[in-house]
Amino acid sequence: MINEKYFHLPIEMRFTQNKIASILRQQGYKLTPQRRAVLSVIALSHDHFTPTDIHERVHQKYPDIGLVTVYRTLHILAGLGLICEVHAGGSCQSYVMRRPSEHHHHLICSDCGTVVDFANCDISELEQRLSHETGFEIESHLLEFLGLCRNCQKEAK
Amino acid sequence: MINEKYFHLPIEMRFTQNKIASILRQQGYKLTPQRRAVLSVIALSHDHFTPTDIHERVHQKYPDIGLVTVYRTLHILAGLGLICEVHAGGSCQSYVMRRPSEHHHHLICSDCGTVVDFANCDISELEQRLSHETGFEIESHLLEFLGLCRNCQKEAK
DNA sequence: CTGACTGCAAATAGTTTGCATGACG
DNA sequence: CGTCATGCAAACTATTTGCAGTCAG
Repeated sequence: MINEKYFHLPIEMRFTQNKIASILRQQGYKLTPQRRAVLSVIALSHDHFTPTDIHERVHQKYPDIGLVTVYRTLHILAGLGLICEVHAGGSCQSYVMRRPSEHHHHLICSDCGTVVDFANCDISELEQRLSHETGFEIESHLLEFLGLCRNCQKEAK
Repeated sequence: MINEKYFHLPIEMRFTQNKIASILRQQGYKLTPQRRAVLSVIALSHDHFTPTDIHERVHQKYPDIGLVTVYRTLHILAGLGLICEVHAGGSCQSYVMRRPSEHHHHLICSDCGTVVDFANCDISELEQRLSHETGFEIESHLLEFLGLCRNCQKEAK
């Protein structure tokens, strides 16, 4: 089930391509070859990507796919909460695969783009303090870390 | 003048229009009426704004200003660290005035857009834990809270 | 079969650049 | 006065929409 170890996610802790496919079908969406192609690229990647990124990668295996279809597929997936946005990495229109857990955040390599999730951010104390001090009724938060992953540290040396 | 009703930040904790003006001049930028107009709008606002927002507001007082000039002015200000980006509020090209403190984050009203800064986010413990567990060399982080400010809570009822 | 999906083209939105004119310091 | 800034127009990039043909279920 949902992880106790929050990092170095084993594959089974992410949505598989098949899992996503069945969710799509459940929701009444059709499973076209184009959508399959997009899914396979997304499900296998560990970094974040823009619509154009996806399109380029898919295009290699499936030359006829249109960028528009990629946009539409990403909208559907985002709407179902199967992928989510990344901000800190530069472009604000990047997405990553979402882990099947509820609340989580991202740790992003500023060099290679790899994204690692983590769950127990534990900032409720801060949240309460802020709420008390400002009178805000806090609904949600956005937390991302930016840094160099182990590999990119090595290469930098 | 700036209203204190809604916010808890004392005025002296924000850059004043004059302060920004003198920084600009120090850096070798010229102080044109257009830039003054943009500055006055930004310095008086407590919410976040897109380039278009600024342009519309400035346009009322200074009808001849072009959108392009607003873009260029915002780039300069962002480059000097006098304004900074906001993400959680929707658009990713929104800016807010920056407080003259080093490290800080934002608390954003999802209804009216008001932005309140806070400084002591104190997540170094989390950062260390993440760094240890993932091997990342963490460089920076992005933290924003989204919620309803006191006024918008009242109006909602 | 039939409604949903695709791809194209065109529309829309957001942002940047080139260049002649104008104005700050 | 020289240089930098402005405003216009146009170029670019990113994203959305309309529509006719196509295909998954």
